[in-house]
Amino acid sequence: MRTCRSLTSDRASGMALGIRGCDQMNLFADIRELVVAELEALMASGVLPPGLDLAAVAVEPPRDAGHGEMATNAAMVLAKPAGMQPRAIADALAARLMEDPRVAGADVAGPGFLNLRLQPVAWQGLVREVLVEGARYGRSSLGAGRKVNVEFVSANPTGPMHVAHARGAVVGDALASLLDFAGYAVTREYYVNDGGGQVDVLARSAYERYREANGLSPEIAEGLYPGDYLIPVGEALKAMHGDRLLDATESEWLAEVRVFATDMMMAMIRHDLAALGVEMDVYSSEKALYGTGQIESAIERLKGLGLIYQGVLEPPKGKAPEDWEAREQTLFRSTAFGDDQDRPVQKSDGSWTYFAPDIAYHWNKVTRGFDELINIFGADHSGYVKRLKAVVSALSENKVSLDIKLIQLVKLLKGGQIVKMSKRAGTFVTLRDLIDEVGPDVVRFVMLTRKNDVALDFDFDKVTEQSKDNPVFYVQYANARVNSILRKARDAGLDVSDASLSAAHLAHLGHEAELGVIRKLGEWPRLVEIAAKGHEPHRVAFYLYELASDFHGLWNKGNDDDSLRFLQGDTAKSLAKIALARAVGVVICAGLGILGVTPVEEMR
RNA sequence: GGCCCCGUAGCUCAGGGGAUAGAGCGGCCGCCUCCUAAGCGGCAGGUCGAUGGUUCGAAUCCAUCCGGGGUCACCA
Repeated sequence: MRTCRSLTSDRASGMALGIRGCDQMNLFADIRELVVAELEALMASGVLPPGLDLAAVAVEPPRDAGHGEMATNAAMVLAKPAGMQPRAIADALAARLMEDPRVAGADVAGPGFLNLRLQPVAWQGLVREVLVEGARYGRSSLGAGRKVNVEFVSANPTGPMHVAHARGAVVGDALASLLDFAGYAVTREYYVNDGGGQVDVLARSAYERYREANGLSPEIAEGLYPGDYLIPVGEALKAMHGDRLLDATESEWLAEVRVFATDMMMAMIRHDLAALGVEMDVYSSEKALYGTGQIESAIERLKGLGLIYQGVLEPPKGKAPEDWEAREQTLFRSTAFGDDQDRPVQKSDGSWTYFAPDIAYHWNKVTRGFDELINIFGADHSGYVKRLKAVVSALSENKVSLDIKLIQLVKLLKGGQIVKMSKRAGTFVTLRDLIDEVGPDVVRFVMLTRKNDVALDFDFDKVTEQSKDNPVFYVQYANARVNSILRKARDAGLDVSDASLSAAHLAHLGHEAELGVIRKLGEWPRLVEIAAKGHEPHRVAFYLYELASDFHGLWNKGNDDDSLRFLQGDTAKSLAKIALARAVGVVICAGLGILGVTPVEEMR
């Protein structure tokens, strides 16, 4: 535990770093700056025409390692605006880049790529940088302290969370951590839908369990929640009220039972989230918006923008419901934002639809000063996306962006069979079941091995398997090997503290296989920024798998070539190689930290 | 019918303007007197759903179509 725990940082530190905007080590960014500087010099000296836009110039790892260590597209991007041959630009740029002490080679290739090789010392220095920076290596000031609100889970407080919620919870939490790492000030938020008719259903269901606790037989009518999880609620109600509520009319007990039951459901949900390692910063209540004027004022504001009107909706196209009837309602003009229909904010009896408090809620988020909003929704909410984006866009006058990530279904497999779920029959797999069976780390990692908009197969047999077929295991194994090296070295009397390792003579890391691993470490800061910009935490999981793969490869090369083993007869060589292993461990720990997965030190 | 997502190797999936499109599984062939072989290396396997378009360049962007999934009035 120790080596990784020392790397764990609290959430606040990321924010501080982001605001300070300190210079993080990012070799790709450094070399891009060099390329841009040289291009500007070429413009100044008249080789290139002045005023070229360099925004599209990129420095990236080439897809094929045979093409060098870094590649820039500068010559191809600038050829047309400069009115020159790509090759001429590339040659001029190459000559200048070769003057930099870090650059060992610059070759023009393909349609005009400039492939760069750096001096080994530049890569070796990166290992030292990782050890010095520790858990901060890869942190970015990309977010510049901008305030981001990530709303996720937001499961109705009417029962336990199930697998679909688990995926949303993991993706939202990892995304929040990723954004924190990238320099944003992040708030994790849960919107509690405690204001609608479903909490009345919950209260009536709980009341039946209360009757049951008092020795009466419950009458769980069609439409009530049959699940066993309400039995303790009934018992708790009895403990509090005895039989006092048995003779009361519904209007007398409903409000009280509703509050009591939703509180208990939320306590259960928080407990389950905690078991998954998710901790929200803010719980916002839908119910609390009623009666405060917030809904009315948000609607007023939209009305002022000409987006609210009284009208009658067209019947739905395709298959019109048989009981369709025209009704005049208060409508939001979401068609002005590309939605295919305007959306009701008030029912025909004048009460609010679900949409109305949600408008107020998003207005509330805007007024709290967030620069960006992110909502994690289940894919069944896809039809809700346009109207909500429309609302945020209108209410914030386009100042605040809203990104909605839709989470696709999770298909559970066990013994090659699909685990059927039915909420009605009460045979759905809860988040709690999942965690009890495979542990939170496996749940989290596996849920992040797919893009959010692709359906995910969760195979109980595979995810508990200890082989490279199981990415969780594979990455953990790499970290365990790193720690195995450190243990052995300590046993041999070496000082393998980060301070000692960062002073190692890293010129011993000259083999192509070693430099390959270092290059992968060099990609980490870049990966973080790409993943953060795209709101794509799954990229971190894939990167860690690749890094682990490179490390396992290097490890095994030691079987054929003694000079590539991490523990050498010579202390100076050992320290250099251990430094590399440790650097790999540092990045794995940082990445797993973002995913919310605990690194293991030893395989058992 | 409208809208959203997906279609890449036998299977599960990455990549989302750039070079000869990648990985794991499955198949075949190799590697432990030596730091964890729970691992590694190699071989075989692809008209990136189709057709047009934009571009110096398209799996990637745009249009249309074909498959698969989701969703669609006073539920939340």
